[in-house]
Amino acid sequence: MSRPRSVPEAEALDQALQLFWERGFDRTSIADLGEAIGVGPSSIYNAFGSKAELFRRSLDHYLQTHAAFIPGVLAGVQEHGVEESVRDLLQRAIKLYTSKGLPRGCAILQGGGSGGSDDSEGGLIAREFRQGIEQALRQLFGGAPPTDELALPPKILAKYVLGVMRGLSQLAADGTRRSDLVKIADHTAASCVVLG
Amino acid sequence: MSRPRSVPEAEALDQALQLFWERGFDRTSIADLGEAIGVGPSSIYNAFGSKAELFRRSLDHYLQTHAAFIPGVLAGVQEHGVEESVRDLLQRAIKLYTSKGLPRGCAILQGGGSGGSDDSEGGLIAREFRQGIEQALRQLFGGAPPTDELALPPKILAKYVLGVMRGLSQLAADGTRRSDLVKIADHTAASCVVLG
DNA sequence: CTTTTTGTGGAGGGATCGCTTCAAAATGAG
DNA sequence: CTCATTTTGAAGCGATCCCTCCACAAAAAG
Repeated sequence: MSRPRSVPEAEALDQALQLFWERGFDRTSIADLGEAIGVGPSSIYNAFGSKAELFRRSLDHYLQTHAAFIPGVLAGVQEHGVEESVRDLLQRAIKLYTSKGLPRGCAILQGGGSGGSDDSEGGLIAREFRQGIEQALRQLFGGAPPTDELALPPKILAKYVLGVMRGLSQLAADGTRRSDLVKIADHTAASCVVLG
Repeated sequence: MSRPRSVPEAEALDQALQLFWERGFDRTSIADLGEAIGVGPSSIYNAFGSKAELFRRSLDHYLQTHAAFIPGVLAGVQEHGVEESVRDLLQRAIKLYTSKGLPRGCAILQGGGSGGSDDSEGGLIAREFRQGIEQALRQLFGGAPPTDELALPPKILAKYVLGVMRGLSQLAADGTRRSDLVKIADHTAASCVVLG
């Protein structure tokens, strides 16, 4: 009933995510996004409303594509146990963080702001998604089978593993070899449960 | 033999560090720095040459003041062992990351850029300092007493602990309670050595 | 005093920022 | 076809960015 878009939304989100991922929110301009997507600024604002909203949509797109393995790992905790689930989660994350053709590190953990008390628009949005990951990790440890004895309460373990993921993301961005990251992942996963 | 500076250099670095610490390099402007220090832009450029150089000097100042405990911890590895040294290091870091009157998180680990392949000026400088911390950690594990059996090679453990520090910094910036961070620190320190 | 040297404030240049405006263009409905 | 609706490209708005220039101020040296 009206003029169609020159670029499909999914494709536009792909390009936007790519830029936000490798440069972060602040250092990605509307002009950059427009050039990458192949449209002018007015089209972006007509389709997404604001740069912040496009950032939010891009991170959602990230969760539904590159990070789509998370729900499956959560669902398998009862069956496979905590250590294997954490190891699986971290190894899939590492593979994502070091894939050729994609920016290094995690789009959510690296893409936001940088400051400590970061109350910028991009920083607040990234924090929302970070809390979503923490919530997922809490769910993972909370759903552990009774045979697994956790080394720390689920709330603390969730923060611990989220912190390690943040570290893995930065190490990947700094060029650490994938095999080294995997050793850290295995070590972290093993440290979550008490040896039985 | 010439006109004295209106603000001593140490005091200027204090103010500059404060801003870089809480906002990061990109989101701190020369105008902000000038207002905080109490001088105009020309004085900053006359004294430090560029915004990047002021950032570098500020992080150096950070290492020599707030993070001055690092060399002492390194020197005590032979005496106190790996676990206690790592725990001491992380607990002092946590205290720094959550001190009242100071920005949350680590000035080095949070103050740089955010992107994955961050080739911005601030990102590159922050990376230099990050590698300095990694080097210090490698030195810590490399100097472990022979009675300590490391869970992983020193090179990997250094990256692991650096990653955890990055996580602690972000968790602190996101408002995690100090007592929870300490539990993560104790857990991390204990996981570095094999139970004897 | 004068001279020399260095630091200072104020003004502004050139570039880029997020975002808006607007007329033209592209479709489906009738 | 006409009409209604939505998207698009181009131009530009005010703000902010890093940095520079320049005349003047403040000290030590002679």
